[in-house]
Amino acid sequence: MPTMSSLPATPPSPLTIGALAKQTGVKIPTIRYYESIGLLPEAPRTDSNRRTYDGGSVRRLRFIRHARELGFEVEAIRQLLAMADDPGQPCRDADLLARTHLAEIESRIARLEALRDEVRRMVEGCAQDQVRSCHVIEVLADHTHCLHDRH
Amino acid sequence: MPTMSSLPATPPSPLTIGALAKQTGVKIPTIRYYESIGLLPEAPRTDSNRRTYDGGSVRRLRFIRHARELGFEVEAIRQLLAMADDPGQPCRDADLLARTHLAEIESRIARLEALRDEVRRMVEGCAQDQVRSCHVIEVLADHTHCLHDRH
DNA sequence: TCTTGATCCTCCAGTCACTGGAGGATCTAG
DNA sequence: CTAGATCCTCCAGTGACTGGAGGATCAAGA
Repeated sequence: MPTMSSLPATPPSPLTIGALAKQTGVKIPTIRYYESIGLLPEAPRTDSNRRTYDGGSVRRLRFIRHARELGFEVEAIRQLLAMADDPGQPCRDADLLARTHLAEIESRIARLEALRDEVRRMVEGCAQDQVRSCHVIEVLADHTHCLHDRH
Repeated sequence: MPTMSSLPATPPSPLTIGALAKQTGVKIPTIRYYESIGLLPEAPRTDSNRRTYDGGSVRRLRFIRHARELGFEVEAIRQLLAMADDPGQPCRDADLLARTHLAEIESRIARLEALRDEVRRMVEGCAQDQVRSCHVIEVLADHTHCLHDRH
Protein backbone atom coordinates (compact mmCIF):
# COMPACT_ATOMS: atom_id res chain seq x y z
CA MET A 1 0.00 0.00 0.00
CA PRO A 2 1.50 3.34 -1.11
CA THR A 3 0.48 5.74 1.64
CA MET A 4 -2.07 5.87 4.40
CA SER A 5 -3.66 8.89 2.89
CA SER A 6 -7.23 10.14 3.14
CA LEU A 7 -7.62 9.77 6.84
CA PRO A 8 -10.39 12.04 8.14
CA ALA A 9 -7.83 14.87 8.35
CA THR A 10 -8.23 17.96 6.17
CA PRO A 11 -6.66 17.58 2.77
CA PRO A 12 -3.62 19.78 2.24
CA SER A 13 -5.12 21.62 -0.72
CA PRO A 14 -4.21 25.29 -0.70
CA LEU A 15 -6.65 27.61 0.97
CA THR A 16 -8.21 30.67 -0.57
CA ILE A 17 -8.09 33.92 1.34
CA GLY A 18 -11.77 33.48 2.14
CA ALA A 19 -11.20 30.05 3.66
CA LEU A 20 -8.30 31.40 5.71
CA ALA A 21 -10.51 34.23 6.91
CA LYS A 22 -13.16 31.74 8.00
CA GLN A 23 -10.69 29.48 9.79
CA THR A 24 -9.10 32.31 11.73
CA GLY A 25 -11.91 34.81 12.17
CA VAL A 26 -9.78 37.52 10.59
CA LYS A 27 -11.45 39.60 7.90
CA ILE A 28 -10.17 39.40 4.34
CA PRO A 29 -9.05 43.03 4.07
CA THR A 30 -7.25 42.62 7.36
CA ILE A 31 -5.34 39.61 6.03
CA ARG A 32 -4.28 41.62 3.00
CA TYR A 33 -3.36 44.45 5.33
CA TYR A 34 -1.16 42.16 7.42
CA GLU A 35 0.59 41.05 4.25
CA SER A 36 1.07 44.66 3.18
CA ILE A 37 2.79 45.58 6.43
CA GLY A 38 4.87 42.43 6.41
CA LEU A 39 3.32 40.54 9.32
CA LEU A 40 2.36 37.81 6.88
CA PRO A 41 4.73 36.85 4.06
CA GLU A 42 3.61 37.49 0.50
CA ALA A 43 1.25 34.66 -0.30
CA PRO A 44 2.01 32.55 -3.37
CA ARG A 45 -0.47 33.18 -6.16
CA THR A 46 -2.42 30.93 -8.51
CA ASP A 47 -2.26 31.40 -12.28
CA SER A 48 -5.13 33.81 -11.94
CA ASN A 49 -3.36 35.85 -9.30
CA ARG A 50 -5.25 34.64 -6.27
CA ARG A 51 -3.46 34.24 -2.97
CA THR A 52 -3.00 30.72 -1.63
CA TYR A 53 -2.43 29.66 1.94
CA ASP A 54 -1.69 26.50 3.88
CA GLY A 55 -1.73 25.23 7.43
CA GLY A 56 1.32 27.31 8.26
CA SER A 57 -0.54 30.43 7.25
CA VAL A 58 -3.39 29.48 9.53
CA ARG A 59 -1.03 29.05 12.46
CA ARG A 60 0.81 32.27 11.78
CA LEU A 61 -2.37 34.26 11.39
CA ARG A 62 -3.80 32.76 14.57
CA PHE A 63 -0.61 33.76 16.34
CA ILE A 64 -1.04 37.31 15.09
CA ARG A 65 -4.72 37.48 15.92
CA HIS A 66 -4.21 36.04 19.33
CA ALA A 67 -1.43 38.48 20.13
CA ARG A 68 -3.60 41.36 18.92
CA GLU A 69 -6.46 40.21 21.10
CA LEU A 70 -4.05 40.17 24.00
CA GLY A 71 -3.39 43.79 23.24
CA PHE A 72 0.07 43.48 21.71
CA GLU A 73 0.89 46.15 19.20
CA VAL A 74 1.89 45.24 15.71
CA GLU A 75 5.52 46.14 16.34
CA ALA A 76 5.65 43.83 19.34
CA ILE A 77 4.05 41.07 17.28
CA ARG A 78 6.61 41.59 14.58
CA GLN A 79 9.32 40.98 17.16
CA LEU A 80 7.54 37.98 18.62
CA LEU A 81 7.12 36.47 15.17
CA ALA A 82 10.79 36.97 14.42
CA MET A 83 11.58 35.13 17.64
CA ALA A 84 9.10 32.37 16.91
CA ASP A 85 10.68 32.00 13.48
CA ASP A 86 14.05 31.52 15.07
CA PRO A 87 13.79 28.93 17.84
CA GLY A 88 16.95 28.08 19.70
CA GLN A 89 17.43 31.72 20.57
CA PRO A 90 17.27 32.66 24.22
CA CYS A 91 13.76 33.85 24.91
CA ARG A 92 14.67 36.66 27.27
CA ASP A 93 13.41 39.17 24.76
CA ALA A 94 10.00 37.56 24.38
CA ASP A 95 9.76 37.29 28.11
CA LEU A 96 10.67 40.94 28.62
CA LEU A 97 8.13 41.94 26.00
CA ALA A 98 5.43 39.99 27.78
CA ARG A 99 6.39 41.33 31.19
CA THR A 100 6.29 44.89 29.95
CA HIS A 101 2.94 44.16 28.47
CA LEU A 102 1.68 42.65 31.71
CA ALA A 103 2.57 45.80 33.63
CA GLU A 104 0.75 47.82 31.01
CA ILE A 105 -2.36 45.67 31.35
CA GLU A 106 -2.34 45.96 35.10
CA SER A 107 -2.12 49.71 34.93
CA ARG A 108 -4.99 49.81 32.45
CA ILE A 109 -7.11 47.70 34.79
CA ALA A 110 -6.36 50.01 37.70
CA ARG A 111 -7.31 53.08 35.73
CA LEU A 112 -10.48 51.46 34.46
CA GLU A 113 -11.46 50.50 37.98
CA ALA A 114 -11.05 54.06 39.18
CA LEU A 115 -13.10 55.16 36.22
CA ARG A 116 -15.77 52.57 36.93
CA ASP A 117 -16.11 53.72 40.53
CA GLU A 118 -16.48 57.26 39.38
CA VAL A 119 -19.08 56.57 36.75
CA ARG A 120 -20.90 54.33 39.20
CA ARG A 121 -21.05 57.13 41.73
CA MET A 122 -22.29 59.41 39.01
CA VAL A 123 -25.07 57.07 38.03
CA GLU A 124 -26.08 56.25 41.57
CA GLY A 125 -26.22 59.92 42.48
CA CYS A 126 -28.58 60.79 39.67
CA ALA A 127 -31.94 61.81 41.01
CA GLN A 128 -33.64 60.98 37.72
CA ASP A 129 -34.88 64.47 37.95
CA GLN A 130 -33.61 67.36 35.95
CA VAL A 131 -30.28 68.26 34.47
CA ARG A 132 -30.08 71.09 36.96
CA SER A 133 -29.56 68.53 39.71
CA CYS A 134 -28.04 65.73 37.65
CA HIS A 135 -24.85 64.29 39.05
CA VAL A 136 -23.76 62.97 35.69
CA ILE A 137 -23.50 66.44 34.27
CA GLU A 138 -22.15 67.86 37.48
CA VAL A 139 -19.37 65.36 37.90
CA LEU A 140 -18.31 65.75 34.32
CA ALA A 141 -18.37 69.50 34.61
CA ASP A 142 -16.24 69.58 37.71
CA HIS A 143 -13.29 67.35 38.18
CA THR A 144 -13.14 68.06 41.89
CA HIS A 145 -16.05 65.68 42.37
CA CYS A 146 -13.72 62.84 41.59
CA LEU A 147 -12.32 60.47 44.14
CA HIS A 148 -9.23 60.05 42.01
CA ASP A 149 -7.19 62.57 40.18
CA ARG A 150 -5.06 60.32 38.09
CA HIS A 151 -7.26 59.08 35.31
CA MET B 1 -15.33 103.71 45.95
CA PRO B 2 -16.16 102.57 42.47
CA THR B 3 -15.77 98.79 42.60
CA MET B 4 -14.15 96.24 44.84
CA SER B 5 -11.96 95.08 42.04
CA SER B 6 -8.51 93.52 42.16
CA LEU B 7 -9.20 90.94 44.81
CA PRO B 8 -6.71 88.08 44.58
CA ALA B 9 -9.02 86.43 42.00
CA THR B 10 -7.89 86.00 38.40
CA PRO B 11 -8.66 89.01 36.26
CA PRO B 12 -11.31 88.34 33.60
CA SER B 13 -9.01 89.25 30.72
CA PRO B 14 -9.51 87.03 27.71
CA LEU B 15 -7.29 83.99 27.50
CA THR B 16 -5.08 83.03 24.61
CA ILE B 17 -5.25 79.51 23.28
CA GLY B 18 -1.93 78.79 24.95
CA ALA B 19 -3.20 79.89 28.35
CA LEU B 20 -6.32 77.79 27.89
CA ALA B 21 -4.14 74.84 27.00
CA LYS B 22 -2.10 75.35 30.15
CA GLN B 23 -5.15 75.68 32.39
CA THR B 24 -6.81 72.54 31.06
CA GLY B 25 -3.93 70.33 30.09
CA VAL B 26 -5.32 70.00 26.56
CA LYS B 27 -2.86 70.54 23.74
CA ILE B 28 -3.31 73.51 21.42
CA PRO B 29 -3.93 71.49 18.25
CA THR B 30 -6.47 69.45 20.15
CA ILE B 31 -8.35 72.58 21.18
CA ARG B 32 -8.46 73.70 17.57
CA TYR B 33 -9.56 70.21 16.61
CA TYR B 34 -12.42 70.33 19.12
CA GLU B 35 -13.51 73.61 17.63
CA SER B 36 -13.33 72.17 14.13
CA ILE B 37 -15.62 69.27 15.02
CA GLY B 38 -18.00 71.53 16.91
CA LEU B 39 -17.36 70.38 20.48
CA LEU B 40 -16.19 73.89 21.27
CA PRO B 41 -17.95 76.89 19.74
CA GLU B 42 -15.97 79.05 17.34
CA ALA B 43 -13.84 81.24 19.54
CA PRO B 44 -14.12 85.02 19.09
CA ARG B 45 -11.01 86.47 17.49
CA THR B 46 -8.86 89.49 18.22
CA ASP B 47 -8.11 92.07 15.54
CA SER B 48 -5.12 89.99 14.59
CA ASN B 49 -7.20 86.85 14.23
CA ARG B 50 -6.21 85.13 17.44
CA ARG B 51 -8.73 83.06 19.34
CA THR B 52 -9.88 84.37 22.71
CA TYR B 53 -11.35 82.39 25.56
CA ASP B 54 -12.87 83.01 28.97
CA GLY B 55 -13.76 81.11 32.10
CA GLY B 56 -16.68 79.47 30.34
CA SER B 57 -14.29 78.04 27.78
CA VAL B 58 -12.16 76.62 30.55
CA ARG B 59 -15.15 74.92 32.13
CA ARG B 60 -16.43 73.55 28.85
CA LEU B 61 -13.02 72.25 27.82
CA ARG B 62 -12.55 70.65 31.25
CA PHE B 63 -15.91 68.98 30.83
CA ILE B 64 -14.82 67.60 27.47
CA ARG B 65 -11.43 66.50 28.68
CA HIS B 66 -12.85 64.87 31.74
CA ALA B 67 -15.46 63.00 29.76
CA ARG B 68 -12.77 61.84 27.32
CA GLU B 69 -10.62 60.63 30.17
CA LEU B 70 -13.61 58.72 31.44
CA GLY B 71 -13.72 57.03 28.08
CA PHE B 72 -16.73 58.76 26.58
CA GLU B 73 -16.65 59.04 22.82
CA VAL B 74 -16.93 62.39 21.17
CA GLU B 75 -20.49 61.69 20.03
CA ALA B 76 -21.55 60.93 23.58
CA ILE B 77 -19.85 64.09 24.78
CA ARG B 78 -21.65 66.08 22.14
CA GLN B 79 -24.93 64.80 23.59
CA LEU B 80 -23.86 65.43 27.15
CA LEU B 81 -22.85 68.97 26.28
CA ALA B 82 -26.17 69.59 24.61
CA MET B 83 -27.86 68.42 27.81
CA ALA B 84 -25.60 70.49 30.01
CA ASP B 85 -26.39 73.50 27.84
CA ASP B 86 -30.08 72.95 28.43
CA PRO B 87 -30.74 72.47 32.13
CA GLY B 88 -34.30 71.94 33.20
CA GLN B 89 -34.56 69.00 30.83
CA PRO B 90 -35.14 65.60 32.39
CA CYS B 91 -31.77 63.95 32.73
CA ARG B 92 -32.89 60.44 31.85
CA ASP B 93 -30.82 60.62 28.68
CA ALA B 94 -27.61 61.56 30.44
CA ASP B 95 -28.26 58.87 32.97
CA LEU B 96 -28.85 56.26 30.29
CA LEU B 97 -25.69 57.34 28.51
CA ALA B 98 -23.69 56.95 31.69
CA ARG B 99 -25.26 53.60 32.53
CA THR B 100 -24.49 52.25 29.08
CA HIS B 101 -20.99 53.49 29.50
CA LEU B 102 -20.66 51.86 32.90
CA ALA B 103 -21.63 48.46 31.48
CA GLU B 104 -19.05 48.97 28.75
CA ILE B 105 -16.35 49.77 31.30
CA GLU B 106 -17.20 46.72 33.37
CA SER B 107 -16.96 44.47 30.36
CA ARG B 108 -13.61 45.99 29.44
CA ILE B 109 -12.33 45.32 32.94
CA ALA B 110 -13.46 41.71 32.81
CA ARG B 111 -11.75 41.14 29.46
CA LEU B 112 -8.58 42.82 30.66
CA GLU B 113 -8.53 40.65 33.76
CA ALA B 114 -8.80 37.49 31.68
CA LEU B 115 -6.03 38.83 29.51
CA ARG B 116 -3.89 39.67 32.51
CA ASP B 117 -4.25 36.15 33.90
CA GLU B 118 -3.24 34.72 30.59
CA VAL B 119 -0.20 36.90 30.10
CA ARG B 120 0.75 36.26 33.71
CA ARG B 121 0.62 32.53 33.15
CA MET B 122 2.69 33.02 30.03
CA VAL B 123 5.35 34.97 31.86
CA GLU B 124 5.44 32.68 34.87
CA GLY B 125 5.73 29.63 32.66
CA CYS B 126 8.74 30.93 30.83
CA ALA B 127 11.78 28.86 31.65
CA GLN B 128 14.09 31.71 30.66
CA ASP B 129 15.64 29.15 28.42
CA GLN B 130 15.15 29.03 24.71
CA VAL B 131 12.37 29.95 22.36
CA ARG B 132 11.91 26.25 21.67
CA SER B 133 10.49 25.84 25.15
CA CYS B 134 9.21 29.36 25.70
CA HIS B 135 5.67 29.57 26.94
CA VAL B 136 5.20 33.09 25.66
CA ILE B 137 5.66 31.99 22.09
CA GLU B 138 3.75 28.77 22.67
CA VAL B 139 0.71 30.39 24.19
CA LEU B 140 0.55 32.95 21.47
CA ALA B 141 0.91 30.31 18.81
CA ASP B 142 -1.87 28.14 20.16
CA HIS B 143 -5.05 29.58 21.49
CA THR B 144 -6.02 26.32 23.19
CA HIS B 145 -3.53 27.14 25.93
CA CYS B 146 -5.89 29.82 27.09
CA LEU B 147 -8.06 29.56 30.14
CA HIS B 148 -10.59 31.81 28.54
CA ASP B 149 -11.92 31.90 25.04
CA ARG B 150 -13.70 35.22 25.06
CA HIS B 151 -11.01 37.85 25.01
C1' DT C 1 13.47 101.70 17.49
C1' DC C 2 14.95 97.45 16.46
C1' DT C 3 15.31 92.81 17.06
C1' DT C 4 14.74 88.36 18.99
C1' DG C 5 12.07 84.72 20.43
C1' DA C 6 7.63 83.18 21.74
C1' DT C 7 3.18 82.51 20.25
C1' DC C 8 -0.31 82.43 17.04
C1' DC C 9 -2.54 81.41 12.38
C1' DT C 10 -3.98 77.98 8.39
C1' DC C 11 -3.47 74.00 5.85
C1' DC C 12 -2.12 69.58 5.19
C1' DA C 13 -0.30 65.07 6.14
C1' DG C 14 0.61 61.35 9.34
C1' DT C 15 -0.56 58.11 13.28
C1' DC C 16 -2.65 53.12 14.32
C1' DA C 17 -4.99 49.20 12.95
C1' DC C 18 -7.92 48.42 10.34
C1' DT C 19 -12.50 48.76 7.19
C1' DG C 20 -15.06 49.40 3.16
C1' DG C 21 -16.18 50.67 -1.54
C1' DA C 22 -15.39 51.04 -6.72
C1' DG C 23 -14.50 48.76 -10.68
C1' DG C 24 -13.14 44.83 -12.81
C1' DA C 25 -11.51 39.75 -13.40
C1' DT C 26 -12.30 34.97 -12.48
C1' DC C 27 -14.28 30.87 -10.52
C1' DT C 28 -18.13 27.50 -9.53
C1' DA C 29 -22.72 25.46 -9.70
C1' DG C 30 -26.77 24.63 -11.86
C1' DC D 1 -24.22 29.50 -20.63
C1' DT D 2 -25.23 32.30 -17.07
C1' DA D 3 -25.75 34.03 -12.38
C1' DG D 4 -23.73 34.80 -8.26
C1' DA D 5 -19.87 34.24 -5.33
C1' DT D 6 -15.27 35.28 -4.72
C1' DC D 7 -11.17 37.32 -5.82
C1' DC D 8 -8.01 41.24 -7.36
C1' DT D 9 -6.03 46.31 -6.85
C1' DC D 10 -6.35 50.85 -5.50
C1' DC D 11 -7.89 54.36 -2.81
C1' DA D 12 -10.29 56.71 0.78
C1' DG D 13 -12.30 56.84 5.35
C1' DT D 14 -12.53 55.86 10.53
C1' DG D 15 -11.50 58.20 15.45
C1' DA D 16 -9.15 61.26 17.98
C1' DC D 17 -5.81 63.43 17.69
C1' DT D 18 -0.63 65.09 16.59
C1' DG D 19 2.84 67.48 14.25
C1' DG D 20 5.14 70.13 10.70
C1' DA D 21 5.62 73.91 7.07
C1' DG D 22 5.39 78.46 6.17
C1' DG D 23 4.07 82.74 7.54
C1' DA D 24 2.03 86.64 10.66
C1' DT D 25 2.01 88.94 15.06
C1' DC D 26 3.12 90.02 19.80
C1' DA D 27 5.92 91.27 24.10
C1' DA D 28 10.21 92.42 26.11
C1' DG D 29 14.82 93.84 26.33
C1' DA D 30 19.04 96.56 24.44
